[in-house]
Amino acid sequence: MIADHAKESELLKALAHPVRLKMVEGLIHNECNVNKIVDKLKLPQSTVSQHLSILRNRGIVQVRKEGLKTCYKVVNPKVLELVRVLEK
Amino acid sequence: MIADHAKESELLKALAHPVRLKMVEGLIHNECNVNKIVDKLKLPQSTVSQHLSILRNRGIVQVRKEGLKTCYKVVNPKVLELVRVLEK
DNA sequence: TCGTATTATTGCAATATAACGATATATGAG
DNA sequence: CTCATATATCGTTATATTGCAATAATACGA
Repeated sequence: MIADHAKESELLKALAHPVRLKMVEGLIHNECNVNKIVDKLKLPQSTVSQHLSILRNRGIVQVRKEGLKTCYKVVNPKVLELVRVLEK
Repeated sequence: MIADHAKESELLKALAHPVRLKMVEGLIHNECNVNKIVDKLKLPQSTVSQHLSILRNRGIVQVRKEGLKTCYKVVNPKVLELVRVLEK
């Protein structure tokens, strides 16, 4: 039984947006900096950055600075599993 | 790769609410009518009914009428898996 | 230091979701 | 048919999320 449904639903809520889900799916397979994501998704930089901040705050993605670039990738093992289930 | 992120995120959005997640978790193990759920969750009947309607519309739960009672249970196999992952 | 590239944050406006009382609908008993 | 029970839907208010331009912060190179 899930103890804290609030916590679990926070995780799901972070994933329950088409843009963020697409981001997460991409960041599972390829680490990526913000501008690349902006180009790929064709969304304003501020919008992309905000979605990334939500994923960061939920512990879904991890950040690595490389000079000016900020590289994101998915680290949360539960998220890896959830996306794998969704992809089926 | 997920083709239709909209569809997948709709499913996640339906689950990404603490009350609905709790409902779904319960309805995986025990089929249950509306009033029982109302008693268990201590929420107004209209609130429970609305959450159930969201779960119904997303194909997450199935309905079975038994006299006056309406019994719900989880049928979506993807949901079963998602919740299993979440519970770990 | 100045300029530039990269990313984060802020500040609304628009839209969506949630909660719940009131009301409607449906079903079975008598 | 009428009544009671069980559930669904409606109407409204409150709250949360989204999108994005504008702006700020950060880090590197010349």
